[in-house]
Amino acid sequence: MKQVTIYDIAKEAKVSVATVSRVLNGTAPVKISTRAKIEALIQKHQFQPNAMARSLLSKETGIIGVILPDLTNPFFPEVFAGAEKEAQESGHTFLLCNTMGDYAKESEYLNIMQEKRVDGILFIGGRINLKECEPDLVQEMVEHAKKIPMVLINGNLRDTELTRVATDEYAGTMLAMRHLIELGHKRIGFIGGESHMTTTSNKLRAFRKSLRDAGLPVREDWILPDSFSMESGKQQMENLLEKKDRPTAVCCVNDFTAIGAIKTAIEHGLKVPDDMSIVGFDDIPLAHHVIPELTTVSQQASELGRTAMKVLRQLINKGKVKKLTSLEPQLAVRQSTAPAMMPSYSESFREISSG
Amino acid sequence: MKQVTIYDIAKEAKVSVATVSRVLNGTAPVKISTRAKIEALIQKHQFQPNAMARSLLSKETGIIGVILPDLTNPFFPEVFAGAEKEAQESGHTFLLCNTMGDYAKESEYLNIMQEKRVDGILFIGGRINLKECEPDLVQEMVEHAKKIPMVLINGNLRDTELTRVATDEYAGTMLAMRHLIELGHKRIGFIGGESHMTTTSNKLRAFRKSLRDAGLPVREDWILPDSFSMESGKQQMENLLEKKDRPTAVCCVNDFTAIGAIKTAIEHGLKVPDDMSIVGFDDIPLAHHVIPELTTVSQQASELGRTAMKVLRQLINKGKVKKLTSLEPQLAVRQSTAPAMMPSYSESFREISSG
DNA sequence: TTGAAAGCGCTAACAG
DNA sequence: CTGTTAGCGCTTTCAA
Repeated sequence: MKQVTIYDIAKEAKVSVATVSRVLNGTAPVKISTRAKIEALIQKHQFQPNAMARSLLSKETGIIGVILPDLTNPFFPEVFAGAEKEAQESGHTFLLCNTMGDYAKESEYLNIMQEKRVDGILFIGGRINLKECEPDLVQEMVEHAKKIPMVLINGNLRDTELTRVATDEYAGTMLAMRHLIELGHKRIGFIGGESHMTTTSNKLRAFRKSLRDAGLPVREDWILPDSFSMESGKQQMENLLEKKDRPTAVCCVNDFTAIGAIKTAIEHGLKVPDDMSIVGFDDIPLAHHVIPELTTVSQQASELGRTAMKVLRQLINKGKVKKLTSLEPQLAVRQSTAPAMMPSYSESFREISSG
Repeated sequence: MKQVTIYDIAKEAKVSVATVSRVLNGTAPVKISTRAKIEALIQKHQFQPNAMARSLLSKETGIIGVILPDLTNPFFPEVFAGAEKEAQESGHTFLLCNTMGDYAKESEYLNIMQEKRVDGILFIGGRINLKECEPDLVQEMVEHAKKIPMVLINGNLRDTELTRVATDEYAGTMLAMRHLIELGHKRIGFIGGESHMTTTSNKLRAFRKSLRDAGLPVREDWILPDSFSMESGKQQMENLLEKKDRPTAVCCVNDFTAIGAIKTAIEHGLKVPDDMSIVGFDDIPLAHHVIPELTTVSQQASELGRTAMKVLRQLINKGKVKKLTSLEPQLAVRQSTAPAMMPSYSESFREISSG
């Protein structure tokens, strides 16, 4: 397993290491015959220059660190793939770290990336989604960002100037709500999302605003935050269905909760979308595969990753970048939403099902 | 962005770099007072030793390279997560490369990993799943494996001694087939999988064998390989349903094709599993979420990744390892399979639906 | 067109 | 307990 070095090549070619280096990098003219000899040797030994040694001089590793919470959540691989596509151009490669939502692990990985001198960091999920993030966790990020270019994806840290790329969740939820309202729904609930996360409050803000704009009442007892899992969507739909008086449509914090909500609604004998319209957020691949297919707000995850990588590269190249690059989400209307039932219908429906 | 070095710390502490190095690594006793002084400085400057420089000496990077075809296929993130969990122990971190099934890109990444001197490589998908792999692609792998410990996951390269960790696909398919046969199915088809890939032929071998073992005929016109996508499952189920004489159950090459097959069967008015039993392979998360939930063979992807990482670590530590570590898959019986209809029933069914 | 030598940041003898 | 020094593999002046 002994690796061959530039010295081995130089010795065998009877030249100095400088000359070998020159043919390796094309950094200065080399006599054609000695070049040939050296290239032959490189080929013969399958010689690959040691990137560590190079980086020690150049101060560049060609590595981008990615910190994300959970690769088995299909949203993240899409973001990652987008970033990777964009990185092809600049020849960057990725050090990928899953934190499983553990802040201590985030810190650990941040340190590792600092030690490995990655060229830049893409940070998504975890602490940057908190409404109130511990001051020392914030401070730590600021310190690292001073040494390594960093961009936050779909998150923020208060009182901080870190560069961000984010989907406009407020606008996205407005899209979803306007769709529901245009379908004639006047009784709309909200399901899922942890209250201490910004994504939840952003979406709830839009939820309330759109209701007010349409002159509809905001029924606080139909707002049921919880978490982001399918289980949570099931549970909260369960709670909603227990109420005598219930909505004809729900807006969910993400696709997982929306799918959970659909399942539970169907189990209780409701027809989706006829008896209950449900809209999600994210547009994960699963949204297409569920029956009925989910109407949802597309984050364009791949585009998000791509843009983040583009911005990070500008940062690395010391170009000037906007503090916030905002991406407009799009509504994908599919099968889980339909016009609200006529009042008389829904009246009799409620009587039957709650009787 | 100027990074501080061990020299900066040493100078400010008025000691030599060796002393700083000692407190960094606890490699020799240091007077308590000078240690304190140095630690304070390290804290103050948020100093992190440069891993490049360290690796240059130690010949270890703490990085494992992972080459896989497509992270947006949910099977791979699970394998990766398993490997990552196992790697926690040894403090390894991952360089992740998506090849999108492009062999040239595989070569490129192999070279990058060689240059970066990763401690080991995990290779999954792509060329190692080919029944006939180009000799130079094989040769290239062998050359790299001579310099860097490498383990192949769920694949193989002919006439090669590379270390492998793999699910026993043959055994898994036997499990699935025995399940169908025990349910009384006598007319069974096979859908999906590219013929030039080993996974397809392994599964087909088991498919044929189990039929012969049970004294059932192998109907070649019900064997419909194609690719691994949901689209492919739809298409081939379509083809199957056009036949006058069709099976009561199908064994699919993977979960995606199985789900596609289910969708098409349902669209054609069949009841799954009553009119048609369908079994998949892999047990991706989606298998739980589809209605009816998919009966499938679980590869235990996470365990696969974990085991591969364990084996790779042994290889790195120059321990002796088995050439092939085989994992036994398990059958997960869910809702997409049911007893075969009684002959009379199925007879009348065929007449009705083909009339 | 080529070689000698300094140095990137760190560790590890080897002397004190 | 601590400092000096020689590399690790490579690039890059500076001379020749």
